Amino acid sequence: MNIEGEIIEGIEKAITALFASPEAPSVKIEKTKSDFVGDYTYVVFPIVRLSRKSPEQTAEEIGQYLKSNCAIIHNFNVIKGFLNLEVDASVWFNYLQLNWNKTSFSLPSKNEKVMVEYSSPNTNKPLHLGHIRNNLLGYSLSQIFDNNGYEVIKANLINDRGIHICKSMLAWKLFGNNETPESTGLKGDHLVGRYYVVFENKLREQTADDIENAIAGNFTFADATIQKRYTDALEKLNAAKDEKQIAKFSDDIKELVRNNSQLLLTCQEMLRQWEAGDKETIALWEMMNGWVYKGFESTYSRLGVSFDKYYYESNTYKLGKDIVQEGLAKGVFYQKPDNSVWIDLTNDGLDEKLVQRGDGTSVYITQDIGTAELKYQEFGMERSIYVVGNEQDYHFKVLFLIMQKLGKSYANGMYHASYGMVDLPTGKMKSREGTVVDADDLISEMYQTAKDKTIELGKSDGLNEDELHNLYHQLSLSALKFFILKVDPKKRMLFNPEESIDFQGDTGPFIQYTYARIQSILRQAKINWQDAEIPNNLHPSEINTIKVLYDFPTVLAEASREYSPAVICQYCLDLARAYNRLYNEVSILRETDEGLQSLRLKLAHHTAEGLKFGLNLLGINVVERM
RNA sequence: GACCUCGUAGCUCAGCUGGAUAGAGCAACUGCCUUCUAAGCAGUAGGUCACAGGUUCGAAUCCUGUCGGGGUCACCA
Repeated sequence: MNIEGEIIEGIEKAITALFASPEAPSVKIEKTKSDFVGDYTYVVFPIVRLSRKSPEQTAEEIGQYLKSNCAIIHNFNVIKGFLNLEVDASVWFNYLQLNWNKTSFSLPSKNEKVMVEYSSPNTNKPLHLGHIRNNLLGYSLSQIFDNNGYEVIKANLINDRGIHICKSMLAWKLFGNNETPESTGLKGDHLVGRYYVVFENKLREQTADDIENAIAGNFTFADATIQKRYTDALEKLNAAKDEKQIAKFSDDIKELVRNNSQLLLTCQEMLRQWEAGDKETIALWEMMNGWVYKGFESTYSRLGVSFDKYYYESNTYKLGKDIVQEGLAKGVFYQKPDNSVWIDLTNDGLDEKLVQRGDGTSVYITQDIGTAELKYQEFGMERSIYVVGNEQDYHFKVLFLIMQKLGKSYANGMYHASYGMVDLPTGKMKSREGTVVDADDLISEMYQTAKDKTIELGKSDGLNEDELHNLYHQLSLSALKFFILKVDPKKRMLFNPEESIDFQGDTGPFIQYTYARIQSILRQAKINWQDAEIPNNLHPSEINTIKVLYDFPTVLAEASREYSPAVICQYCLDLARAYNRLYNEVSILRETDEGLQSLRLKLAHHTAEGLKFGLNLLGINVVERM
């Protein structure tokens, strides 16, 4: 049994024995705050009505009972209603003796499969900082679940079709002069992204006058239904009272003009040709997507993320339709006169939601319904995690509810690991406005910063070129990954491109440094510490470090329960800080007592393995020297 | 307009399943390298936990309201 469990049991016995309580209150203990003496604290206020004594008296009596009856409790003190318990130092010593050589903190197998879907890029532009957060979260969560004893399948659903890809394709066809990654020296995803921007710019140029006229009321659409929508919007615009409304209806009109411009109509025609399997269009699509995949692979590889299974929307987008039929038969869905299919979720506090268009084609959610089924049929996993931004909270709420209503056995295992956007000081990143931080650029900049810092600190001496490259690479990724993963995924976070990401303080390099410094000591150790008998007298900073290490499995479980790599980040910082204090307070190699030195080396080794394991959960590698 | 979310030190973030005097890092200032890697350690300073009520022995944490930021309410994905 673990320490907490033993103490809780002791307290429960104490309450029964001392206060003859018929009801057994659920006992919770917490770690003692560092300002007070003790390891664990029990707050007695909730049980004073059972003891019918003052909080101090109650705590005192329980403390006495534990001291005499609970072997691991060495001492206690009472402050107001707080009973602070001191665990006998031998408990920590024994833990170290048993565990100093373990390299894994993984939890036992749970015999459950978990699929983690993440990344899920569009193939019309390169990855940016927002995708980096997604990729790092997805990869880290996979690692966390893996080490919590789950069998993990990392999946990537590639959004390889749709109007946005046609935009890049059309712009390339019209204005591309047959440019290729080879001819331009550009990464494929960047080249394709460039044409997406070209498309948007051309569209803006070509529609600017029409939009202006349309908003002024001087415009006519050829199509009668569009014209009707235009006049309606115009009417609303002219009746609008506040600025917000004016902006909204102006935007509506702007969208109407854009969507009916020559360029966009051509683009939509291209999408139809794609869906009809037009050879030339498909060939262009395959060629450009090929460029993009090559670019993505390079970015994924630099970032150190990987996948076990790729799904392509071009293969799955029709899949949901069978289930739509199934849902219609079950009466979960209903059909409107125009043949479109809907689900009514108003009883669940949501809206009516379209699941299939009147013309029988699928929408976004149709595809997700189908893909969910496909994934389950293929892998039969108990849990399916979607790492997707919080702007899609509503979408997933609806999706999961639909799967439940369809009676899918796997519906309860579906979870949306929702995360916040990455903001710039100027606000949200917007591709259309060019205010994005490009993933490849950022990784390169980080590499350069790592190099500069290393040289500045004079730490590049004695390493050859390969070692230096590896060092800069691992350092820069560690700084970047830790910077992103240490903040609670659910919260939006801020990135300031003007300030380089820190390498000091609460950072990845700080933890890598702690690891490297331990390795240096272990390399220099001259005595046979591994087999040595070690003494049982521990320094407070040693006890503290052991206590942190002891907590690792609890923290690991919490990280999966909360779907939060940030929990691991905080833990790694705690562990590194605890050891660094020890490092400054006691000597290791200069300790003349061999037993004591062996003890410290074992503890240092255990700490290093803990740090390595923790960083690994974050997708960060350690370096042996830095 | 409806719904969801966030608001903690100058800045970036922890803490939020109610517990003691609200914690780190960065930036500022002070110490510690003839001794294990100073990307480190120790310390000083910096807070009406957005605001107002409520529940409680006890609220940054739970509830209600207000203000402020963001998001979603597409036959886009």
